[in-house]
Amino acid sequence: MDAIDSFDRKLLDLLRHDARQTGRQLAEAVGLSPAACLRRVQRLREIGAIEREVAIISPQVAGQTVKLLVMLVIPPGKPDRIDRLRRKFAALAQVTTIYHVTGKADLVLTVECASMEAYANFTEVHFYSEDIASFETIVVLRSYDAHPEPAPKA
Amino acid sequence: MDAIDSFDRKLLDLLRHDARQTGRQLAEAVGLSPAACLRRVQRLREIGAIEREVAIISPQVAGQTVKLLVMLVIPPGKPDRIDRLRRKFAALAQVTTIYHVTGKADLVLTVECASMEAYANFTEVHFYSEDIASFETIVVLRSYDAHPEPAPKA
DNA sequence: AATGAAATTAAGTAGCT
DNA sequence: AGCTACTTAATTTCATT
Repeated sequence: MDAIDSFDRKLLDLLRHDARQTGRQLAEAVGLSPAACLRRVQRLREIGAIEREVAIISPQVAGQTVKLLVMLVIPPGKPDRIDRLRRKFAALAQVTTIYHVTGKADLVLTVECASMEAYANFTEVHFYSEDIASFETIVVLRSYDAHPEPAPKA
Repeated sequence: MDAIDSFDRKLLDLLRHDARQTGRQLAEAVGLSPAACLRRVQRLREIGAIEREVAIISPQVAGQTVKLLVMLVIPPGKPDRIDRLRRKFAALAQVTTIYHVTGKADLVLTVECASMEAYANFTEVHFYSEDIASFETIVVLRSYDAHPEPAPKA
């Protein structure tokens, strides 16, 4: 019912880079009719292979010019402590991604703020609490999205 | 010429979550006519406020089930060394993001592989070279996208 | 079962007030 | 900006393999 064939893979790979392509463009690229392509795309959305389609907003316009990686150490406690924190951080506008990780840190956040001062405020409000044992900030000078080609499966 | 007003901000915020909304839906949400909304969206694309629109593919389907953060230390050398490495990594299918950062590490990569063994291979091929002084791998147990609401600007 | 071609419906675009 | 007409794309139907 939810098998993915090579046409589907091709479509996913195209839409991953540009979700605004028309049925005709997709048809051209994969070698099927426009109708068949769009039928497949719809199915891929239904079965969750395509989770969602989003617009990438320029960080400048979004007013978030400073990006940081924050490694958080959470003090030992109830097992759901990390999940509670995760939910708390997910609700903050400045937090763009949350990684639950192994190693010295427990959570790694990517944070975007309007300025370093805004980030300083952010840390004071959110990291100086009983829930956070320690944190380390890594300033991102530049970030790049990688755009993988058809994927030479490792 | 490229001023962003509050209607534009609202549109960006809507499309950031779901880029497949129709003019009518946008109109309903922001309080303008469908045509006006789409005109604005088109302009936002032209001025680069909307960088692009992409489909988010389920990691399972993409066949990349293991996610890692890699902190790379680059030996001192020509100033363009980091940029050369950045470009090299950007071309790899397993690398999804590249951060050029301050601190102990110089580059932080997010890497996605089909398995841990695949990642082991990946490190052998790409990190055991003269260009990499050392690296540290952080295994991501779970990752979450944060979905900021209208943004309580910090 | 899924495709392609044609017909229908809906969306996006352009012109005018 | 809004409204309306025009154009293009998406969706559905249907005959075909």
